[in-house]
Amino acid sequence: MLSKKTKYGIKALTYLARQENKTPVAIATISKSENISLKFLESILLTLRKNEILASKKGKGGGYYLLKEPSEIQMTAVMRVLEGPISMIPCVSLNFYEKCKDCPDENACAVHNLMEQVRDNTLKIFRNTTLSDLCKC
Amino acid sequence: MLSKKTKYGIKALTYLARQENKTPVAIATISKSENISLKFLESILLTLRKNEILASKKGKGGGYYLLKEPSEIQMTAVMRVLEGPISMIPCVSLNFYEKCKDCPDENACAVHNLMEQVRDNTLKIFRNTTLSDLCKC
DNA sequence: TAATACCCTATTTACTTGGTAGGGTATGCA
DNA sequence: TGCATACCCTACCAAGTAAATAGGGTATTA
Repeated sequence: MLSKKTKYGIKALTYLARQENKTPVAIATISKSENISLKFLESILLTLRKNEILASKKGKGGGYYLLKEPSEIQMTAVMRVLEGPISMIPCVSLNFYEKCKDCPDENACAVHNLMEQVRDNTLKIFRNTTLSDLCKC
Repeated sequence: MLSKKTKYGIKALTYLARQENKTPVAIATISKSENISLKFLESILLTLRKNEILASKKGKGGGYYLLKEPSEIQMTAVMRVLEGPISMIPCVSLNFYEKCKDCPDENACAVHNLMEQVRDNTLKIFRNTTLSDLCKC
């Protein structure tokens, strides 16, 4: 299940991507427009900044803005920063791999092979979708 | 993230599907073979029985067995019974739909449209995969 | 210098997961 | 009939996570 954190994060990113100019937008502005708890959104944007998807400007007239062009921000990056693994199970994860304790042979595991298929397909979608695609809705 | 419940359930189902004849298999047998906590597995198999994927026989020589042919058991059914929604977000779920509180217009929501794509692809995989496919690993 | 707005840590509440415990009940076989 | 087997059912618990809240600190700019 997608966390609210990721959901709010994506919404905030599309909000920023839709801005004409690249002047910073205050957290409170996004919070009101997208119906997101101010403090919760604050921590999400902070995470995105630490992971170099967003940048910020302090003080009066400050706020957050995109570090790259919307067309250069892939959903794989956003998902991994906010949600963590894209795979449904750690034993098929590319970036968050972990071996199953109960499973002696991954290649003989039905769950492993099924979830590998799901991962491949989901990955393909996230790779082929950028922030600019999401703004077209 | 896939729950252990679903993972164990699929493993148990493939174990049953691999049986030559359709004689009942005791929970303890599957538990040992697949390294699954006995009592936890018991509750999982019970769920599968209540949802008419498995049937059981009580008493000596009893156990669980498949109600249908492996090739007739789609992964969509298994996933919905054990994991719940296949979608990553309730607002795109076919069987567990729920409206987002913060979202005034679903069709204008970037998250909604992205997750709809993911759902379609995952659904396609689960629909085209039966228990007999999983046994081929 | 004062207002703005980001920055950071800590805490709370509610919920879910995974597992445990213990006994009840139906079945088959000697 | 009686006993062992093995499913059936309810309740409980520890640990972790999600989502939100609180409160203050710091940099910037007008």
